Amino acid sequence: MLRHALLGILNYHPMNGYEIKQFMDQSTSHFWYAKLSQIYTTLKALEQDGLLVSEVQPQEDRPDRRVYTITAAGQTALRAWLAEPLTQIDQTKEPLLLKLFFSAQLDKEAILAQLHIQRALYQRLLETHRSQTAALIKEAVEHQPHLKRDALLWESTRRLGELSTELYVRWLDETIAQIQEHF
Amino acid sequence: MLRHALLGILNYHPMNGYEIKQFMDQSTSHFWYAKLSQIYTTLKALEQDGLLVSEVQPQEDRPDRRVYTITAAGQTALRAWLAEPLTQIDQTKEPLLLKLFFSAQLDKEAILAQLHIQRALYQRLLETHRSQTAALIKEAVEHQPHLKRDALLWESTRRLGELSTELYVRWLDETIAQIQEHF
DNA sequence: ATTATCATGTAAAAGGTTACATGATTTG
DNA sequence: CAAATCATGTAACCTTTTACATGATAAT
Repeated sequence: MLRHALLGILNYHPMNGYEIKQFMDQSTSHFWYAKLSQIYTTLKALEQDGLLVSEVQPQEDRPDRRVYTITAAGQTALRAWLAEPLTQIDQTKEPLLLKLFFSAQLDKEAILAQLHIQRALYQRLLETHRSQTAALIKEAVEHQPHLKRDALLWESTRRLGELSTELYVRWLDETIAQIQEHF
Repeated sequence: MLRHALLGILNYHPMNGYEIKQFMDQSTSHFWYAKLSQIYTTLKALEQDGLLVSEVQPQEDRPDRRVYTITAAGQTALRAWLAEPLTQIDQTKEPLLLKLFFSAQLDKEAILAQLHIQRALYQRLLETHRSQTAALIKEAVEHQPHLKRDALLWESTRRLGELSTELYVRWLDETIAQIQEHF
């Protein structure tokens, strides 16, 4: 699936691997992230399949940049993937829930400690969604008004991130209270 | 991570691969699922590592069952994993959000069709969480009262499943309305 | 008659992570 | 002076999925 993410990103404009990583960290990371090493190898594979072409831009005093551009075949592949209906629910994997499910083995204090750590992390993430991510979308559309339709969809993904992080914090509070009382 | 899930499950009582699959489908599938083929290969690997032992139970007219039992080393490994603090947020991957993010390429009707399919799927899942999953937990604790502490944690994972599925449906409605008006 | 259930496995491929390797420039 | 940023890549490994292989019994 990273293949499709890369095609989608490069369909905005040509970029190098490092820039793609930054773009993803700032925009898609709460529903799709990737390591640099995977980005580089996947870009290479997409070029071999003819969905991208690359060009090396020499630089002085730093490594040359390899800039990738989407091809016509790449755009066709992107549109085909977008049009494909999703007839199943995403089967997500959540390590915290898996651990909690089996945690009757642990004592009360150990479980509560785990949950408090998570609460702090999610609280911080919530603030990122509300300020940083929201600001980035606003900024993008101000500089590039033709991205208005895109921005509407970006905002809806950001909104789900905010709402579900908020829910997570509430659920953690509820769960902490439950365990404190009844465990 | 499936390794830990298998240790956690077999810590309740010995089972064969097929039963483990059924157990997971009914309980952990909304935060951790696995295919049978992966379950079989992972069980084998855990046995080679000395965390499980297996015994073949011959059956007439159907394939013999290979029943796995957790070892002392397996229980130690399970507890070590449970005690390990989770200092990071789960980086989940959600294909629907990835697709939606890049969907400005599609026309309005195509996007709305995608979202309506998802709404139907999540609505059905919501009912499963509320009736089936809730009933299974109640039943388990009625038959085995010593699982009361476990059941409290199982219920909290079920509850997050219910709450977040509910939220997803609300968000889909909100997003459908937004796109209908402004796209 | 066909589909679902019970039951176990292997092999190949795809997807993703971790570790290694290099090195200049800028910021704190 | 240390850490972050810019910049690209390879190799080994681990995890997961898909496809193949088999076959009886029970339910619709």
